Amino acid sequence: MKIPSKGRYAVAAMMDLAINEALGPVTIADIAEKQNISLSYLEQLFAELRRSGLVQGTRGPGGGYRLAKPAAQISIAQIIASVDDKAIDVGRMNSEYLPHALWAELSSRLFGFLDGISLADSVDNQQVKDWIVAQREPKTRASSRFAA
Amino acid sequence: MKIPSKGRYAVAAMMDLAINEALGPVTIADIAEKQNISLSYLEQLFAELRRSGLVQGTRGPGGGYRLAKPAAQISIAQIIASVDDKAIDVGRMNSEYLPHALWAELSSRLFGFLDGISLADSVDNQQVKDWIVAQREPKTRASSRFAA
DNA sequence: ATATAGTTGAGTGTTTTAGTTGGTTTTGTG
DNA sequence: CACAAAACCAACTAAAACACTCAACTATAT
Repeated sequence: MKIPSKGRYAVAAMMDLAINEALGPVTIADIAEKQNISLSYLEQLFAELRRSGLVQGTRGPGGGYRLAKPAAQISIAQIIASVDDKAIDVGRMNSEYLPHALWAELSSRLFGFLDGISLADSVDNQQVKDWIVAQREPKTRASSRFAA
Repeated sequence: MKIPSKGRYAVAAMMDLAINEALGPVTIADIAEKQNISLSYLEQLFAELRRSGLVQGTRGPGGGYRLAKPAAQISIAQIIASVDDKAIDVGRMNSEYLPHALWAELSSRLFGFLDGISLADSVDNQQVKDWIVAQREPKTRASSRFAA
């Protein structure tokens, strides 16, 4: 299902942070390059993630972003809502009109679904484990995160 | 969670048809008024719903739209995809980048969730039953569908 | 000092949304 | 048959949202 790219970028970036949690801060320049989007645009998204208390940035050389709390305590819904404030807003509807009430119910079921998936859940995955194992083998360690 | 209004209008309209299934066709003019949106805009949405084989219109006086198949065989995902073709499109992503692969997985879980909810499910609801019962009581029957 | 990297705000082109206008069929009813 | 109710159809438009860019500033590790 489509969710505006804004949310997609943010979730992917958060996944990146979650995966690299142990390796220290990740720079947005790094993420921007791998996602093929502009640095400045990503910066804006991270500004909102920070205001929402989901990430924490450290400046200067060796700096970057890391999760502000454990990945298990961050839901996908929170991330999307953070960069797209109106994502939650159901819009004022005529409550006299039954389908609108039904929509609101459906909508909250959908929110519950996304809120029930934590960042940890989406990252605790066989694909990730395989990747981590693969990373330990080559002699060229350090500097190279996943993908070129 | 937000889904573009286009999808919201379409789902609400489909719910309307599902609820009034037994009472014969519903006109888009009727729905447009209750949803407070323009007639022509709704027409455009219905044109796509029809092309997708979800509704079937009958012309002339007493005409209107009805569901083209049982409400149990129409999923919310189908309705949204119908009016927003790109809703399914995951967007081309760098598959070398692990978070993108994880996103794709998450995305398909979300689609599965919405595809698992049928129109019948969302309408087979206590609110609807209450309303139907309420409709049978007043002496002013006919002509008045739900809400003013 | 200097380079790194976050932080901020203004600006821009494209796309989508929602609507408008103005028609043409089809069809039931008087 | 005339008429009105409705679906159908096509093109155009204004406004908003989206995705992105540019340019500057601030903090900090070395």
